[in-house]
Amino acid sequence: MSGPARVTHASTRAAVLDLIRAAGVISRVGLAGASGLTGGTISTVVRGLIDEGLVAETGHAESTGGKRRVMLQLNHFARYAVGVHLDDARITCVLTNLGGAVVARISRARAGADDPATVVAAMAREVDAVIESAGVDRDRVLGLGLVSARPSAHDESGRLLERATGLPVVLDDDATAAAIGEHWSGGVGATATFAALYMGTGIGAGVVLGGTTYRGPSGHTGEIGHACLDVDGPRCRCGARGCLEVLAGPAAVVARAREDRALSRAAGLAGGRTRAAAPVAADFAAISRAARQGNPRAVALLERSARYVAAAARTLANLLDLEVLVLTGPSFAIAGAVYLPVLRAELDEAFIARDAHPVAVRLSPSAASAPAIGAAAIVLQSELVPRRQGLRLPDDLAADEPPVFRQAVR
Amino acid sequence: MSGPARVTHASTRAAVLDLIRAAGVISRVGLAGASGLTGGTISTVVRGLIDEGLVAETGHAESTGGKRRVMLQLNHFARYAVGVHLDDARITCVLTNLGGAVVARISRARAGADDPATVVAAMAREVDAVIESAGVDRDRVLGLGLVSARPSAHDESGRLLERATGLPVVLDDDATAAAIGEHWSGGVGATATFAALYMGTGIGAGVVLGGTTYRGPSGHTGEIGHACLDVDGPRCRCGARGCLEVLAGPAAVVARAREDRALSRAAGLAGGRTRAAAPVAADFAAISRAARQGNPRAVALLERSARYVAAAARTLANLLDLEVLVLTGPSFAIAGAVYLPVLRAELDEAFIARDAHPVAVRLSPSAASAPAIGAAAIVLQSELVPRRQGLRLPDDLAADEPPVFRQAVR
DNA sequence: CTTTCTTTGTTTAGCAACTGAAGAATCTCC
DNA sequence: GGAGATTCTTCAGTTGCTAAACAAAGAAAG
Repeated sequence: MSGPARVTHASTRAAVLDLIRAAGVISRVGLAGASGLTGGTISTVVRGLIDEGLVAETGHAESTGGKRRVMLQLNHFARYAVGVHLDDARITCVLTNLGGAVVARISRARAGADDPATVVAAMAREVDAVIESAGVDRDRVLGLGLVSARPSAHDESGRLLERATGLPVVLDDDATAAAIGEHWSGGVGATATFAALYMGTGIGAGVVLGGTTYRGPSGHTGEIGHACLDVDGPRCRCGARGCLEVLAGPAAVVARAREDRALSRAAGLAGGRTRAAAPVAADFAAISRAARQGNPRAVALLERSARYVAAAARTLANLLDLEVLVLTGPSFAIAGAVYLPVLRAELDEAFIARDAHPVAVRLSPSAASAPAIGAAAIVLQSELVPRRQGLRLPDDLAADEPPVFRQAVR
Repeated sequence: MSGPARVTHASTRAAVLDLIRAAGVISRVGLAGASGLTGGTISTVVRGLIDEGLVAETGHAESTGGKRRVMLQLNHFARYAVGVHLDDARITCVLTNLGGAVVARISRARAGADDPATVVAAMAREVDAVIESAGVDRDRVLGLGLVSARPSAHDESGRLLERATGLPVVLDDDATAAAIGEHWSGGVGATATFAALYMGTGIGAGVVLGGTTYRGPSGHTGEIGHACLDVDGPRCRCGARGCLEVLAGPAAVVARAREDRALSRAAGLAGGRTRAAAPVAADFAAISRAARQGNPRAVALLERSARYVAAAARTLANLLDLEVLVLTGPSFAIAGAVYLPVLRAELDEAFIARDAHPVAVRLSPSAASAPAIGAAAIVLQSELVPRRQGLRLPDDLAADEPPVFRQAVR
């Protein structure tokens, strides 16, 4: 009945590399068992990886009655990748090694101007600084991942940054990047079905299904910020009513807090006069601080938000049969301690398939820089995992054929 | 920038067959273009399919300046499949040809007893009847798909039915089956990302992402009936509050209608005395009839339900970046006319990625028998599309390896 | 210490599926 | 009735895998 399950993969080399990364340390026999490939194939593939310097042998395991297994692991410092997270308010830049571990990190508030040239110049400076500070040979840097809330809006920045740094640039969504970062750095299993719930100024989710990142036909996946939690709720900028973001996003929490005089004073909020992005983040941090220090109004506000987020998370888990949910992003980095138990309770008690398996809810160990780390991980994936082979779909078919195909993206 | 997108597939033969099915009529050159394979490969694969009798040549296309293309299409009557939908109240059984078109159909109310032996005997009778009534050679029937709301509960029935009919049986979820049915019978594109919203007694969704059915790690995907639409709503049997099913499912609609004396009389409802399943379906039908005849209270009830369903559908579309949403299942077969415009409006006005692409909302042309048709389509897929090749994941790894893998299901 | 058995890892031949290029067949247009 | 265009087939060659034999390294038993 439950024979060996199978998972398609881009290429054997990439699959084996991925297994080694996910396992940390593993033997050839372990790889054969885990991949379903024969020992012979593993032998050849591993030799290639060792020749390329990507993998190294690291001692022996205890004998299980015969010859001892030679253990393998990633040669973590063979290659590097840069990840840049372009937030509303900050530029965060990391350099990671092959294992996705952060080697160097810079985070700086964004200077005033918003035109691509200025932003790109700032980013390029940080990138150079981060590579230099780690003393890494530039030839060993595979590329640069640039992630933001609306990647399509930064197409030009990407091109400019490519020229400015001399590194190949890939663009992606910050929530998706965060999910890939969690996946790559091994917190979740290689074939897990999971989501990274990302809370910055807005709320989004990166989705990985059975080990494969799901981006959707137009790259607009995981818009959990616009999950409906009240059909009669307040109107949202998306046109609908009762969206999670409007009911319980950081901006909503801050707005409510500002209406509360006592809390505003106690937490030292910036008040409603100043501009949008930066103050929201700052005030949300202030509220979280107040909550940590036991201010009951702050706690109540955050717990109210958490209830909504938990309901949306449950909806997501029920729709996708999630195994793992990781909380990440700047806002969870600050207030995760409040949200975590509420989400855990909700999913323990009300996940519909809980008899089949639980949903493990975890706080990302590096929630604040998760998108940047993920951006680097995307580079590692896209450079080390060769293009996914398969069957091409045409952008357009000959006119006499019925138009049955839609364009698949990325 | 946007080069030819690629899609992985189980096997070339299956991929080509799938392309032919999706296209209806297509030439070898068309297949080469659509699949990315070379003409040579297509030539050999097609010859094999023709030899097997699955595909036939059907005349020529107009010349485009050289030799005319020989057009190919499925040999629809080369093979058949049986689909059985085991509902709370009914057994629906269809025989479809290779194209997923219904050749014969029987639907009968379930007799009283619920023990597997009795149910299987009843199903086997219907299966025999449906095959015989169509005068189809039993050797040409590939197998039988048995779908229900909780397939795992019918494991034994499956085995018994296999013995009783002599046909290989596959089990699946009714909502997933409905989605596959829509996909196979060509209503949506071959690589579409879409969901089939299934409303019977409960509400579920079958999900197809980029042409591939998504079932989730434990087969519990698309539980949209337990999407939260009111964090303070009434308690649901799943343990949570404000689930779509409790707020707006057929049972909820019927319960509200029964509280309304005037409506109960006007629609001739069965009343609250009788048992659960059958009366709910009957009363929901009665309410829908009343609505069609202009009863304002009935209309209001259904429109209220539709608002909730629409909000859940929007949530689903926003999470998965859906391109198409198909309404299907017995309840939409009856009341789809009320729900359709409400869902259309919601997704036209509030789908977050509507600037990138719309979400097409459609009513299934065969909503009542969609699960049964889908059940047959699953057989067609699983028999014609050989086992998906790839890398095996172990059920268990050696004890000394870190437990990074989870079992992938189906 | 020697023998036997187990387990790990490598090598080899062979198979299946695909590509690329050459060529045959069929049609249009001049 | 060529010349060129297009479709389809054929075939040699490449790739990536498996199966099976083999070599190497250790454990267990005498």
